[in-house]
Amino acid sequence: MSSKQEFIKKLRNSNLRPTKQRINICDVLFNRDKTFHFTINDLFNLIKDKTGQKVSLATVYNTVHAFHKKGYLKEIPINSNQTYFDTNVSDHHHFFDVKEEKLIDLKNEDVGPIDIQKSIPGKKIKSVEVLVKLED
Amino acid sequence: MSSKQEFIKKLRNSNLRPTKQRINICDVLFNRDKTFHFTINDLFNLIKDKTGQKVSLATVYNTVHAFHKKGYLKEIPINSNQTYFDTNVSDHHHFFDVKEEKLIDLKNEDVGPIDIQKSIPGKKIKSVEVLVKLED
DNA sequence: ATTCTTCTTTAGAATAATTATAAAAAACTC
DNA sequence: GAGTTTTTTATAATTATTCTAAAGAAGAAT
Ligand SMILES: [Mn+2]
Ligand SMILES: [Mn+2]
Ligand SMILES: [Zn+2]
Ligand SMILES: [Zn+2]
Repeated sequence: MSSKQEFIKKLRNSNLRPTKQRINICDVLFNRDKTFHFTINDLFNLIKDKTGQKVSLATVYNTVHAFHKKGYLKEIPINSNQTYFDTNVSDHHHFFDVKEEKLIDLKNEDVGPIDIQKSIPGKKIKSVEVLVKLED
Repeated sequence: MSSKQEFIKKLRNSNLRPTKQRINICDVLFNRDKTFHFTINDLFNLIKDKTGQKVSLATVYNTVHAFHKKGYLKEIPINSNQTYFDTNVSDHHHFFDVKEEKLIDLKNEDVGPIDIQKSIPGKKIKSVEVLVKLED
């Protein structure tokens, strides 16, 4: 089955109508081998470049948020004025190349288990994420 | 020597003229026992509350950036629309209480050494920071 | 297929955080 | 004090993001 059909199925299963805009966005986001880290603006421009079709900026925002809510995208906190998203939704760590402003995935085995020795009463740990900043 | 005199000295040493606005900001930021995590807006409001004197928002931004540049404040990357700053400029980790939107310092001993097993050619590690998100 | 309903897209307006501007005020130098 | 440089401030500009409301597309019912 073509990936387009997969996307349509996935969208339908998520109660999201498979519009051509959403399918194009899926194509840019998920038709790739490696994890993709991006800002909304990156994505907005890539859609034009890769599919030749314009999708309005509002729709890019809407779709990214819809996918985020469904758990198909992850938000990454970075010292930056723009929000980064990640197609790798698993719990994982990152390098951040400060000069290039680029995120690189770290495998969990590249970092090893992290043991948090402190706890706050009434709170439990939701996630543990390491950010390793890189310089030249 | 009063802390005010200390602040004046510190500002002079940093080639920053010790204006009453900057001294008030120092007072709010550095006259406290524990690490202080804040947004610009937090700080803006606290200055009014604690010192009874208004400092313009532009000056708060300017001063925070000046202090950041001098290394007296640290910027903390958080999933939020506002930038967080930290009076603890050492390399350290955080809890982030997602509900309260509050940062809590972790001592390095509470996390233990983190061993990064991967490297990127031509790049070296600048910092390693753990962010532990907390939920109820 | 036609109609009806609901969801989606879109351009543009609105909001909110941050940065830039430029004139007045304050701080230093001599 | 006169002259110079830095700082403050109100306000405008910028930027990322969200909101709005109308037009369009998709799905359901007939
Ligand atoms: Mn989101
Ligand atoms: Mn800064
Ligand atoms: Zn990632
Ligand atoms: Zn801290």
